[in-house]
Amino acid sequence: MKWVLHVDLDQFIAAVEIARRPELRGKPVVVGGNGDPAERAVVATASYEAREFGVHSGMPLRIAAKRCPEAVFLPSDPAAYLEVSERVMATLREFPVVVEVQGWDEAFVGATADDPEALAADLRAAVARDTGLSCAVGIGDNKLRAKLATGFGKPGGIFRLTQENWWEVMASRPTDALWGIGGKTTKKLAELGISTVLDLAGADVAVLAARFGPKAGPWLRLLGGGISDAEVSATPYVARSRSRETTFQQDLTDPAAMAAEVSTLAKRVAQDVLDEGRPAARVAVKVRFVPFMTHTHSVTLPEPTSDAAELDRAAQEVLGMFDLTRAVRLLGVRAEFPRED
DNA sequence: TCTGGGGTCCTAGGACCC
DNA sequence: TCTGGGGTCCTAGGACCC
Repeated sequence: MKWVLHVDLDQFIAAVEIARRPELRGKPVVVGGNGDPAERAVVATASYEAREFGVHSGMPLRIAAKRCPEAVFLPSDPAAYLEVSERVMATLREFPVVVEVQGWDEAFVGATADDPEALAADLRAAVARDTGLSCAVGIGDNKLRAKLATGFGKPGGIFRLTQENWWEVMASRPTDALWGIGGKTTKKLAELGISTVLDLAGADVAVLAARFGPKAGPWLRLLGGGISDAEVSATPYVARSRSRETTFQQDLTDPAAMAAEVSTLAKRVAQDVLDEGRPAARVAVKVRFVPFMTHTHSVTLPEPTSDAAELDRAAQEVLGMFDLTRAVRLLGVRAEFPRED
């Protein structure tokens, strides 16, 4: 029988840091920014001990420090996390399965198995053996259910969610328990009288389409039923865009300084584009004004290019479309590749 | 002294063409 | 002078995820 398993490493970033500094084990650890809780940055991952204090991913470091002053604050070290992640994925690929990497700390595994719990236990054991890391494994009859199942298995457990127990497990949960529904959509659904997964599964598809659009509406209803036909695919990832952005520790007010920052970002993006090995067709600039208003402008290039000077020139042109008399806290540059389809 | 960085996909309106 | 639809491209923004 065919199964989808979803492997998700427990407190991944914190776990990598603890693995190389064992004295941190059992302590509240918060990773994010450059490790200085006074700076403008957010929590990338908090260890389970830190979560006890109400610290969670996405929270400003300053707030985390207030909630848990005794926490150890560490700088983010993406290269280290990528290296460990690749070892985990290599371990998964040693099994006769299809592995679809879903980020540093998770992957879908497509497999044929008589006993998926036994396979899940084998995956967990292999990851622990090769990397010392713990993970949870969700088992499903599709990707959506496998992904949701992992949440019930955390930390370190195995959980199965299929058509069989979908209603028993999910029916009365709020709609934002579903993968793909966040706070905004939950609120809009509530305005339509839809608050639970069961409500959503039984909702009028015409009403959903009118409110959310011709694609998103029908998709939401399927989500409520736990239905998904996405295949697990090992096809190498092809980027649609590459971007770089910076939040300034001090707001920028001088347009010349903004232009210089955009130039720096554009050069970094140009290097990323060069590394991709195919030219970009479009350049966008993102500006976050004080206090927190974000706007984007963009242009289609006369023709696709990987040339740094050309991408910088385009970025400067786009920056000129903004009213730069207001203070700026973030600048970003994004290059988009031509659509293949 | 609130609110990172790097992505994806969808929607909607206007331009433009036939 | 007024008035159609349909299709595609461009652009800005929304929402979500890791």
